[in-house]
Amino acid sequence: MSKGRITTKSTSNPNEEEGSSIDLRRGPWTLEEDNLLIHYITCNGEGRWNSLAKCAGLKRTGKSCRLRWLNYLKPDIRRGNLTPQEQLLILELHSKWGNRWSKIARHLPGRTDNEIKNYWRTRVQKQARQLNVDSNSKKFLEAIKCFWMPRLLEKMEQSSSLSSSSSISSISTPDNHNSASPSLATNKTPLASSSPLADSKKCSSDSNNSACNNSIEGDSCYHIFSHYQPPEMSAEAMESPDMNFSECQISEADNWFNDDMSAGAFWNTDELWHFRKPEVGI
DNA sequence: AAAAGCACCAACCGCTCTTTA
DNA sequence: ATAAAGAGCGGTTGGTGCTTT
Repeated sequence: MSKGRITTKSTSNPNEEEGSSIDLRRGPWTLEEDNLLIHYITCNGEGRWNSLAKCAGLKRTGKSCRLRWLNYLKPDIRRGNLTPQEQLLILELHSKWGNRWSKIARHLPGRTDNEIKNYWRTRVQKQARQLNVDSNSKKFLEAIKCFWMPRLLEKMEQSSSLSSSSSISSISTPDNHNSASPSLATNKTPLASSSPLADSKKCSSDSNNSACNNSIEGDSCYHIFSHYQPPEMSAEAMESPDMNFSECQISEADNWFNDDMSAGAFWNTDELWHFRKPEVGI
């Protein structure tokens, strides 16, 4: 997505990483900058972001380079809608760990903390708002467990039985629940294989290794749901005066879920890497 | 057809923790 | 032991494009 926030920043604050008075670029990255970064990391590896930025000839902070690499350019990044498995996992892990996005992201190979955070804020919190409950409340947690998780599982089962004839098989079917698992994250998906770095990633062994490491963890994580039982409303929940959902809320939750599902917004994966439109560079 | 509103998500910020010299 | 630099994290912002009015 092309953004318009293109500015330069003159850093004189000693706390700024660069600490120099050179003009630093901010805002959306240009194709040229991406290529510079990719090329540099491909040849020299990642790390030492501040000096990397300088050596690569980028007028960016090290932080900005790191973020761009980790959230967008890294070869094993997966893009597109989250699969039901991934959504389920996010809901589950968030209920365990709260807003520990990077921790959660480690269990979703190819997904970034930023992406998960955005998902939570735009999709999940929105639904909490619509239900008029706090997204961190027990009540909302119950809603997730009692309504949405079972439906996600249902959806997973459905697509599993359809997977043989499904055209979205490679990414989003549970059968292929490697979709979120790492075997997938190794650049074999259409998504990744057409990522900007796909062709030049060969010598980026570090990131590949990390993908492999993730995969083990990720895979095991997916097994969490193989024995998942939709929970009954807990006794505590039933007793709590503000824990019971009104029929209206329940039907709203249902409608929301069904709408989103039918619209495909919730789990269809657009398999095509949408290449960035040409950026307006400086 | 135009304006307003909304959703999405890339990128930034400030802070903390870890590593290095 | 300590200060500085590097790395990572979570929260927030704001531009773009789509949808609704």
